[in-house]
Amino acid sequence: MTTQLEPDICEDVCIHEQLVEKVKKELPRAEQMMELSNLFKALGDFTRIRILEALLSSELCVCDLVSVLDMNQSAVSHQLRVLRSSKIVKFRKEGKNVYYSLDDNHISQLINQGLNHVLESR
Amino acid sequence: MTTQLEPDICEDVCIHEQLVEKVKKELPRAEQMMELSNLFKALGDFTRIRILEALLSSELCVCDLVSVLDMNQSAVSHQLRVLRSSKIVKFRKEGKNVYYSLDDNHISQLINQGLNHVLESR
DNA sequence: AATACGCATGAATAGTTGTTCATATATTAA
DNA sequence: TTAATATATGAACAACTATTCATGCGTATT
Repeated sequence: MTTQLEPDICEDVCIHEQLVEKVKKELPRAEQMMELSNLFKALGDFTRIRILEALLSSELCVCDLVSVLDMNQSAVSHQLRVLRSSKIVKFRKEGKNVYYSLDDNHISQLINQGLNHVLESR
Repeated sequence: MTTQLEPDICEDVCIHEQLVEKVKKELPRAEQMMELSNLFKALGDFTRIRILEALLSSELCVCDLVSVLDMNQSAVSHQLRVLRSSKIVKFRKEGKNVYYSLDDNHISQLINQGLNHVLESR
């Protein structure tokens, strides 16, 4: 019964309908985009970036990080928690100390590439 | 006058003093780390990631994005503003429409690498 | 000139986030 | 056991952010 000769029935909409459909199909799954935005969100903080840049040099215990960042220990621990829960850093316990390091080198690549962008775009 | 035989005078501190000094020296300048965290912060939002993933497929005008994201136009414009001010997207005007696209391919590399991380780390 | 349309923007608001303070936990030393 | 040290964590608060609503601005159409 319904005639579907032309893809757009209404000519006057601004939307590029078929392009929009194509783009929609090429989008990653919402869940993956959510994870991606959460990853970037975890990287998107000055304190956490400093922690990660420090860990790029070396595995460090919490009090080392406190000293490098010149911040109070509680603040550092809270940010380490964020990084842990996003699986950006890993840690090992040794006596009273906890040593943190980058979880894998995907992360260091991301950070380095981001830094390159920042350095080159000036 | 001052004798500096041992690097750490106090043995009992938890801090690895010389390592901390080395790490401090290797840190990028604070301003650059600030820019880097701001870049990641701009990428760290679900709506903005969806915008960017869409623009990865094609240049799009605002109303296309509104349709792809199924959000109201004002919200999309506000987020585009964030992306513009971080130089993540660029735009061109054509009549009543404004077409947005990714600013350069550093950005698309960053996004793709982030997405790969998300996909592989499961 | 008047209207319609696409987009931008300011204000308001609810939700989120980072830091601090106080305190808890766990490990080691005395 | 007691004390000291390294780290983690909950609560509180200020600062920030994303969305909505209302409206403004510029361009095209009539």
